[in-house]
Amino acid sequence: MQQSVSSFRRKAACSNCRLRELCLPVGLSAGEMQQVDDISHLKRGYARGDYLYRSNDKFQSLYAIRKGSFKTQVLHEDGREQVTGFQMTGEIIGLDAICTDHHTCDAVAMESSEVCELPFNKLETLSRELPSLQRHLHKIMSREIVRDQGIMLLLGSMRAEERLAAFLLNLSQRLAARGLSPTQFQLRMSRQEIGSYLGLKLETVSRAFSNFQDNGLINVRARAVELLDLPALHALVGKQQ
Amino acid sequence: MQQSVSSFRRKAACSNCRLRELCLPVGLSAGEMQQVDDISHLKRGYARGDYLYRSNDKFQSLYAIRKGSFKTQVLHEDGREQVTGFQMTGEIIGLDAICTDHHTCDAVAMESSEVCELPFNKLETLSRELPSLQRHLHKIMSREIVRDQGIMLLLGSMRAEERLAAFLLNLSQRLAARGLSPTQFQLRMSRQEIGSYLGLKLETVSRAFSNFQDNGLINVRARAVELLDLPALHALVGKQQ
DNA sequence: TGACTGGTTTGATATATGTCAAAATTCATG
DNA sequence: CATGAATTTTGACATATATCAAACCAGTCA
Repeated sequence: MQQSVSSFRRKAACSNCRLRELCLPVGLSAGEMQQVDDISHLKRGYARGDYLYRSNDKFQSLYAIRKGSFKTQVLHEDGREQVTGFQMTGEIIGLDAICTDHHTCDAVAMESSEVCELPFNKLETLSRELPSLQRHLHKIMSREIVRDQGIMLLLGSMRAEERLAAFLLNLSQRLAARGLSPTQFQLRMSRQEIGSYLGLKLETVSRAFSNFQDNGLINVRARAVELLDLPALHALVGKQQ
Repeated sequence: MQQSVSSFRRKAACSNCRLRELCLPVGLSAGEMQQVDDISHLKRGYARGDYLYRSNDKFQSLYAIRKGSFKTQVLHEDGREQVTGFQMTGEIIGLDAICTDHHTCDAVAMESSEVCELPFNKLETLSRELPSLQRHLHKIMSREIVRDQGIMLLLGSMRAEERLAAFLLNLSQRLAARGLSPTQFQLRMSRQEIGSYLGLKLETVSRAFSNFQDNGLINVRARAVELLDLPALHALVGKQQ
């Protein structure tokens, strides 16, 4: 019952997607915020394994994640596939597709999720009238670029344990930003998915977890993680091998 | 005479940066194009090794490369450093900085170069009036995101020779787009810089070059490269190891 | 021209991570 | 609670790439 059963989906004109609390907390007045809400649609009922969009789908909208989390993955012709990101509540997904009008990756729900659909044409029109919205949109795109470059650094010059430490700290930070515990959480993704994201094999990820555990940096049992020694993890990431 | 001598720089109000031929060939009327030209400034006299901007510099502008080429590199606190991209004539540089108002990487000239400076505030203002400019700006940013994700795939799941093949084919393609020979060119970067970009050591890059040469895929002598067997190079990139 | 300098190539060896396989654990289901 | 499937952990071994070191080469400057 991964994704077959609950594939129904409700799409409703939505007078309040509560975007303010989610993704656009920047410099918009209440009235302006309302205008953004007015062009957005709530979409619910995504179950684990459901696709938000697929590679090559026509690009229509960005999505603000209201609940749950997704992964994005690119598939190479030859079957090679790689997770390019994990997106959680409060984050924007779909930016890749603007340049070609078609999506360049799959977005898959990792748990029961809801999104706000933001039709991009309307967003562009609106952002011509609202400079602060325009600016915010630019910042979101730029942030994605910077994020990707951080991952390039990670993939290009860090060793396995440094990568995992960076990954865990990044998760921790994003949880903290949402007011959740930054040191104790449940992973939504498998070792295989983590490995794909970090450019490692799942066994290597598992070993790195075990090493951290043995050295008292974390507690880990399957997908339950507790970060015990944040300074040590930070040191790992910042340290030349 | 790497970068000490010719550090003077001329900055002129520029009535025709010829952006049309370079970076903005999309859907703008002559009059609209003129408006973009009016806000841009030509900056010349960058010699090999000169910085266009440095990490943490205040963000002011994007730059359209009119002549020459640059590399961008991020520096980790600990001295670890990685090349995140090579930009050539006709490409836009500086997108990383929008989200924080400060640059997140260094941009260094790889040869004698000129750029058009595009003050970002003015670009934003203008793009509120010109929908096709707005759209184009969005596409440029999105393209950068897609490009980065391609590199993530490369770094995360390709072997050394596949990476180098992908790199050479990418160069080839970009040269072709400018009407230059896609099979015979002069590299502007060292083995070390290529390695940094591809997540490899310079010796590994050198060996991969030699292997390609031995197998008749390319001719290479120092920085002069000739691609002999494009199909074989493509097959390398698309093939599962 | 010759000698310097930095970049490149090549070789020998070390090591981190991948691969393959089996055991252990967790999770879902009846 | 018991069963089975999927995931995770652990082990032994293989391999691609890194590391260290030396020779080679190309471009620059006297």
